[in-house]
Amino acid sequence: MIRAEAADMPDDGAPKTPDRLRRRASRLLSQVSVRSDRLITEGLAQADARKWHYAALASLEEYGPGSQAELSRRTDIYRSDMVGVLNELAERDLVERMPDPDDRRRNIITISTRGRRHLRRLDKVLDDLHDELLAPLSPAERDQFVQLLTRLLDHHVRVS
Amino acid sequence: MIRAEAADMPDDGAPKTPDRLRRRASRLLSQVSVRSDRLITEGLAQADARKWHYAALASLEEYGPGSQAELSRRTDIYRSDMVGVLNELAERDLVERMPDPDDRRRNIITISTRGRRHLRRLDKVLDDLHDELLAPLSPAERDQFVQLLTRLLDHHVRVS
DNA sequence: CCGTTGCGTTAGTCCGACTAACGATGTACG
DNA sequence: CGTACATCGTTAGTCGGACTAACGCAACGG
Repeated sequence: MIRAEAADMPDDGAPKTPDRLRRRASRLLSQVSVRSDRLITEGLAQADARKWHYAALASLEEYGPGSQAELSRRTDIYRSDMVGVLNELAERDLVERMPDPDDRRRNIITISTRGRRHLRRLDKVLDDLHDELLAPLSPAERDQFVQLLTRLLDHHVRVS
Repeated sequence: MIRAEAADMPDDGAPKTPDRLRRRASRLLSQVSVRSDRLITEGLAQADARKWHYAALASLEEYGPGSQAELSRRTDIYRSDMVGVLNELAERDLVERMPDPDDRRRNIITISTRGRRHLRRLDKVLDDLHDELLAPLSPAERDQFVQLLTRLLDHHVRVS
């Protein structure tokens, strides 16, 4: 059987697959990402939070206290921005900043009890938001989606 | 069988799933998207092009000539930015801008022969870049990935 | 005819990612 | 020891992309 070419298109070397714009993974990725970001940002705003807050708090709870620079590495927030994020968190008494006695260049950041409580709230909020984000996918598909993204990310982190 | 909890974690209400930061679809999405964007942007730069150029040209070839506003809608480039993009394309003679006789508010944008040639080049460049972007995935997985993204996008476009 | 809408264009805002440089401190090594 | 270099937290500032506001003009609908 002969491979079908779009019949209504003059064969001037035009693409074999129509809709290339819509199918380009890079474009899909960026468009979905923008929407995802808006959803999350707006959702978190209603809880007086920002995504960086969640990242910092979650990192503190999961991997324990750390210096600002270390937190920065864990969360991929630039250390110059981390200052502001931690200011916001400290203002709300969600974290504690104290000088490291063993290295006076460092601050040790610790999550507070309020911080843990807040984090728990944010986790719920995010669960709901992700439910909305991934609404059209079945549980299995969601897993697959996360898996594919993870593999892509790992690959590109290694390569960089 | 009893549901396993992470054994090394005191049960202070901590999340049942560790690594939540890394597994959050929204975070994965944004991180992969950033990397994808960098890859594409840098790759296209080597061909003296930007992603908007590709979007505009591809839209012109696939759906035919159109006004700037229409192009804007097709490609999701803001009409205020479209001006600049079309300037860049017109400078390079990839596109022709002419007044619409039927509606003097409009410009009709047409892709030129050079434009088609350029587009073909960009398509090749992008094919290679996507190969790099999706390197860790098998062909079937790439399709699935695109499919999942498409469904997500469609859903959120409808809802908005 | 007039109010509304859509057009192309300019200018400018906003925000997030990222860089540069700082003083203070720590580390390695001759 | 001393001295070169690296790392820390912080401030300031750049850059680019997404988005808004407003404009003069033209078309449309009642």
